[in-house]
Amino acid sequence: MNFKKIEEKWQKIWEEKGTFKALNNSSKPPYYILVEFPYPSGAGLHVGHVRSYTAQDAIARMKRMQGFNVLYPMGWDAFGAPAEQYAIKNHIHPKDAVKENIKTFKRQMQSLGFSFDWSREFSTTDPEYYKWTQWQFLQFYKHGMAYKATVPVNWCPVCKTVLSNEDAAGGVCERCGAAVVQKEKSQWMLRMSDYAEDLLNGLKDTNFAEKVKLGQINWIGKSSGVEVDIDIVGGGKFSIFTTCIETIYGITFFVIAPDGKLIKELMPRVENKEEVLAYIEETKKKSAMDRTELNKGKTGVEVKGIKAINPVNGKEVPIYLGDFVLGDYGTGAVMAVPSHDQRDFEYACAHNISMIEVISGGDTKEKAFEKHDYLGKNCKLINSEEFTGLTVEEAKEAITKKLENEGIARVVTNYKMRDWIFSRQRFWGEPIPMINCPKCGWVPMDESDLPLLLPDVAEYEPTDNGESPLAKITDWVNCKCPKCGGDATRETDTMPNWAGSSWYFLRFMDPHNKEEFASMDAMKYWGRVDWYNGGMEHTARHLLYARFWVQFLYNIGLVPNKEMIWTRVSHGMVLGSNNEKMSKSKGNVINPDDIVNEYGADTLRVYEMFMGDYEQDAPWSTDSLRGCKRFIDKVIRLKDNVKDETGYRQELESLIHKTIKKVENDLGSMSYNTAISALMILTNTYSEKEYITKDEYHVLLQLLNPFAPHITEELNEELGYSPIYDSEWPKYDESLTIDQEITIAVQVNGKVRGTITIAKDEKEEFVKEKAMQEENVKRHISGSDVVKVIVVPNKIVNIIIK
RNA sequence: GCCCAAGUGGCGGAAUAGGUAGACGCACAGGACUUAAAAUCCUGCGAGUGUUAAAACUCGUGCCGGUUCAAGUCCGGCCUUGGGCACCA
Repeated sequence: MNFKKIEEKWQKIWEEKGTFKALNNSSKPPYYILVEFPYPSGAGLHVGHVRSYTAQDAIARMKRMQGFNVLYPMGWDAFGAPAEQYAIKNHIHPKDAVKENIKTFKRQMQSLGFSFDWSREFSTTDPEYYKWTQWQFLQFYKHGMAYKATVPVNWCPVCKTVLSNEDAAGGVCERCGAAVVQKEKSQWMLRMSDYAEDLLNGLKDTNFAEKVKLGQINWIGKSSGVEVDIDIVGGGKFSIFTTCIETIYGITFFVIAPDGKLIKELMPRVENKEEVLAYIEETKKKSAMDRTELNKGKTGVEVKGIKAINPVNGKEVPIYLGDFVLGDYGTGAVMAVPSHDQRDFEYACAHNISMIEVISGGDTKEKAFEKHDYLGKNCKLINSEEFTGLTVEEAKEAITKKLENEGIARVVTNYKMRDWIFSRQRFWGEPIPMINCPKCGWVPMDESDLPLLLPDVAEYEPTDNGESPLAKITDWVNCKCPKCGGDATRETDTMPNWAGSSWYFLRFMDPHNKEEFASMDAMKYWGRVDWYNGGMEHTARHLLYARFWVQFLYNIGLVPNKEMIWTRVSHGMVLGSNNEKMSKSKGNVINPDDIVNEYGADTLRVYEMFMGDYEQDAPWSTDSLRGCKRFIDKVIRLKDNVKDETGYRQELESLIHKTIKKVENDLGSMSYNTAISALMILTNTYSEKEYITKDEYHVLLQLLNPFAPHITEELNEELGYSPIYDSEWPKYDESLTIDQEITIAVQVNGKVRGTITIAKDEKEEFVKEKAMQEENVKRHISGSDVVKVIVVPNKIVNIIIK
């Protein structure tokens, strides 16, 4: 039988028998393995998908054999811009395009033999699913966590939509690459910043990879400092936020944000109104991109006629506007200490402002002597009145205390993370279930009226004024207010793509529930996602959104744990054979279908697990793929050498037990490549033997099964064993994995001069003696004095001579 | 600029409680089988010195130092590449 038929045969058996169905009422211990559900693009499955799905599949298959009730689900994250863009171009309803794409993806996944529990499949675009996404939005709203605000938003003039800060990273639209501009717009927001501290603390209750945790920490961006009230000469005051209170005597000016409230308040007293207003206008025009580009120079103007007072010494100091100060971070105003802050330094140079050095030990001629230069170096304060002579650490505390006692300062914490802008002016997303009533204001839809279905439209383009295409469907927009019954209109914005993926892992626990998004019992049974795999590109944002979503649900008593994801790992990309990212334009795309047809699913699976370090990127190599095909063929050929004999022969026992241990441990540590290498070694050893026993062959098939499930089942069946998926994972005997006789190196002055074979835990004296007797060693030490002999038991001998 | 990861043969990569660097695979070369090819099997494969052949020796894990009997692995200082963040006070 050829591999194609074998693969189809077993895929059919698994499907008919429901082999991979996870039960919600099993007595076995639960184990939840998750891989990011894909966006079903028109391009079909990527070989990169195959890599991570196979890795998780291998773990799932091993865990099942080890007696776990494994949940390994798959679904579709099908809302999103690409489907909409496609619809605009081709006038095909996104739901039709998505349907087609899902069909293709599913066929491809099934052809690879992934052990997904297809009975739990759903798409985020299913009304039965997004009903609950909408329902959860209403919970956010009802608990004061969703609000409407007019905010300057990132606007993509090409896509005609608002982008989140995350989507507009770097000042360019993530999708089309156009420069993002600032625009005022009324948006739905989620109070994610309220959860900053909880999201930080929650990391303790996870087992995320260290780099993943770091990504979360950086994104949240916590910084502690002091907020100080500053008096304005002639009345009024404002506050500044600083993390370097120790430099307060070095203030030579203040800078306030041109887009902040403060300058508006000060306006009547400004002497150079025109200049100031012009600068404010200029700033507004600048997109985030421009601001970044202007990084080189520090623009700004002095706010003339107004001076502020340094609270520690009463000095009068000028105030400037500068767009490097952001209106929505901290207090929108900073104290500027050019001698000890590089940005302030550059600004001072550009505007001819004086400097005062207040920390000793640095040189401030060329650049500022900054925090990271002086911290931890025992530097002392200078020019700081009674604090002169204190160390930085002492001064930090003393100055803070003094200002606190005066009632003009408090210790505060700031976070870079902002609230989540939750509106999109797009068609292909979950409609936001809110109604705008002229009398009652914003009124949430009645929960019993959910889902609020996405209507059919003829045109998918956003309107020129940036409203969603939904705004054009008056039938849909016009409705009655649930509160007063009067005429009202629906919200026409939809939710961002991140919404549906923020809780899908909960739905997999109980996908057919019609009463709740998932029952508490089901969620308690599964507990949490034990092992979550996805791309590094999602480890910061998607994970943060999902954790926020879960923490909120936990706080209102709807999920059993504050963190529902235990381990999060990420994988490297599969690059083209030219070491570049696969792309149509580069012509280096590998279609998994072609590989499955020509070499078989098992070969592709084994190759992708063998190609390199799972967490690193790896280039595609069809030659190496052929090598894996050769390995599988070798395993098949071994069958001809199987003798009707049971048990392991003594000379193979140790290697077999070592291999079981290695494969098991490597699967646990994502070292798939070395697991396969161990299986190759076992196979090579077998093929050198005149024959192998049935059990020897059987154990190899079991160990290889997580990687190559089809061919191993087939060979196993031919051997007369019951299916591997029903079998128990082989157990290893630790004592048999330890060699009783070992070969160790003998060094002379640190250079290897020979090896000796000794019994394990051999007496040191004996080892020493044997080492000295080794021919080449003898030659090297003859005529010299042996100064010292270092014997590291079971490892090495080093003879030091003079 | 800051943060993170990584730099090992022709290639993908093994090896970190410091202990024989290059497992396994690919590519390549030679040989066997074959009318031939494919497939398969055997041998070699870091660079160099050396030898009829061996043996043996020297150098070698991005660079420069250090710690140690011993460093791919630890420490200090750089360089390069990839990724993330980017005027966050």
